[in-house]
Amino acid sequence: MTRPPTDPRRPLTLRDVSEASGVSEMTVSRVLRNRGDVSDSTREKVLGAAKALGYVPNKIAGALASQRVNLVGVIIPSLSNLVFPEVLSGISAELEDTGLQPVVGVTNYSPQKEEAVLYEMLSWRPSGVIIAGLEHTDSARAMLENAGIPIVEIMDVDGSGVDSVVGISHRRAGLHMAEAIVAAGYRHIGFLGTKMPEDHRARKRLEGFKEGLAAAGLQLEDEEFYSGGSALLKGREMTEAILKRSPNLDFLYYSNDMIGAGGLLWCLDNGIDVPGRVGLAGFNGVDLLDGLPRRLATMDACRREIGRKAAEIIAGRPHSGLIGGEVIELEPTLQRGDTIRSA
Amino acid sequence: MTRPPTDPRRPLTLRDVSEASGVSEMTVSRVLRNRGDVSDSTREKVLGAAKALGYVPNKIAGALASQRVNLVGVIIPSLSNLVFPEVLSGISAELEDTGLQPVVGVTNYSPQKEEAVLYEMLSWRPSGVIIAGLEHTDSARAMLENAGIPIVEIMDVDGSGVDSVVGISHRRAGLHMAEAIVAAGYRHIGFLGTKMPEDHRARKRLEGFKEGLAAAGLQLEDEEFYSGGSALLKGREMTEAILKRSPNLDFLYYSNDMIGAGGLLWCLDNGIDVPGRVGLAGFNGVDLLDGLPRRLATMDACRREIGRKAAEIIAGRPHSGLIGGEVIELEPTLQRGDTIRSA
DNA sequence: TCCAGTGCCGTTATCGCTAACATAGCGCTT
DNA sequence: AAGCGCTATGTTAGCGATAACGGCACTGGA
Repeated sequence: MTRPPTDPRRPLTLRDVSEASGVSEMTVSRVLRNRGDVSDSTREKVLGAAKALGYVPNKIAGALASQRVNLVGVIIPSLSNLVFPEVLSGISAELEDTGLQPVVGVTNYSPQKEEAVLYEMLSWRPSGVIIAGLEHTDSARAMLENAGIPIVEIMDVDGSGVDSVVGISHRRAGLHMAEAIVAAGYRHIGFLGTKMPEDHRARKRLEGFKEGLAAAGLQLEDEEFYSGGSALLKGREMTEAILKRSPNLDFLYYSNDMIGAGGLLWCLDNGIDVPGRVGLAGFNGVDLLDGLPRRLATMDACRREIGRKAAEIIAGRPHSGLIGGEVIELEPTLQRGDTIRSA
Repeated sequence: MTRPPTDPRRPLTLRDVSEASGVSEMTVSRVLRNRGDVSDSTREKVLGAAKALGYVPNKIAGALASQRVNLVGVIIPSLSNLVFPEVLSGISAELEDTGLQPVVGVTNYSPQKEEAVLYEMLSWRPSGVIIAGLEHTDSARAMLENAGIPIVEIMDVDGSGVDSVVGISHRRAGLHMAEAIVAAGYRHIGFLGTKMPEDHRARKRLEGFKEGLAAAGLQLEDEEFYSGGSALLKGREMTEAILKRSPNLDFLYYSNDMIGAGGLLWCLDNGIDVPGRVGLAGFNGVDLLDGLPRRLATMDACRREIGRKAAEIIAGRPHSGLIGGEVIELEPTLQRGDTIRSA
């Protein structure tokens, strides 16, 4: 639109708006931030000028001067996992009217990448950081400790956090699933999961699961792992493989719902009686499952809720007078679906 | 770790590192940015001090001073669509070694939200913006035009962009699908889609599709729309509804693969011969489809490729001497799958 | 009448860093 | 020995905004 007469391609600053509206830069700043007393008439003048010029404030300068940044760093392992977009959506919803804004970083389950992403984020001096998991490199942990801002580690409570923690106990989730399965009378149990040493939550679930089996005098009779590719397809392939190899298995526990769904489809395609001949269960409670021919047993991970609580802690910290260190453990609920026979 | 003796909770600055290592702030800055000549001995001293203190540079101050920001704004409608995380992953991959970093904003298909997100992003003075779609509010379009940075509008080429454009023609994608269906001998065609007036790409596909039917003297015989909920489940429900209402339909065109997959599962569950009695097709080419009992016909949207090309334009602009305005149209390919009978 | 209180707006001094220029020391040439 | 071109470092002056304070014109109660 209209541009100051000096240099048509110089980026606009407060000064341009100030000159265009005949008041000081300070007053323009006050109007644009809705802070301090300004008369209605000057407010209108300033807003008019700003709009006419197409002025967009420079938050870099603003942040430097005010030592305040309205960003919250969110560090997660992946966006294609479906779980994390849901957590994000909980965070966004909770942050909506706080003036805070989430900024996402993705680590691909690599601790080194996580460290790099965290460093990058902290260099923008955000108001807080939400980060998935309790396991970090020493260096990353040190950065979190010294950042001087609220930190919330999410998803997992099995371990000790730097500051606040919001999540579920994956160990107990696995344990409870094992108990339910045993109670339903299944005795020959196999596990199917991802080949990801850095997915600590999946590992803890499996550990808890084995513990639950052990308590009933049982143990896993077979396992199958995959990495990469279409999870649904992998679920099919792995299910076929494990049942061929160990035909006497009567229950398959999957580390996530996607491969579980693949397994379910394979069983149905091959005329296997579910849950009579074989029972199935996954983990997460993704709403994809609602459309399947049969509802897979699963355990929801309270994803949106985790996001909300974490954001609430970040947003509330300055007001609440809390120094931090809250640990919020949510309770995942077992959804039996149609793939575990009634006890 | 060790902290300067003055005030233990004052955030660290270049000055702290400079004092700790006995050189000027400027030299520290040079070391930390790998810019300019610094002797190996001082470099080591500085890096050692920085590490010992746990210093994290302040990019806010750096960006203000250098007038350079290594961020690229990416504005997309949703993260739960699965399409967009894939585009993002293409962008991230391409930006990987450029020093540039994507920052994501989500609009939920709301033009007003888009405008707000864009304003917020521009206020951080990013090096470029990648934004989904060609349709924006007047105000948003004006901001894009005046931002003075490379802008890439992605996903769609049916219309005119502000600067560069990378995408496919959804109109032609719909048209080609119609041609393929007609060629395969289907004559009674229904459409199932989302109730989203702001999803311009879905709208354009439908328009192109109708155009393709019209060219063969046909028209849509029935339509069904949904919003919200589990797409797979909605696909089932809508398919049941439309086939009950219009039993003589012999082809169902879905606006996305998820509801198409739901429809496919419903047909199989109900013993409907696919593709004999009814043919099905979706849109997108999500890898979920690989695990279905039958492969749904679809058309891939070149998602990763779009992300890569867009990022390439942003990253390359300063070097390439290009002023902008490239339009890159990619060609979606038809994947016939198992749900269209051979012509 | 006087002065504290309030509404409105301007002035000044940073915020933490980097661009641009200045400077010091060195080896080498002439 | 003076002068040149390097390299390695320091000095100065902002970048564009905001915090903190100051000042002026009114108001209203003592």
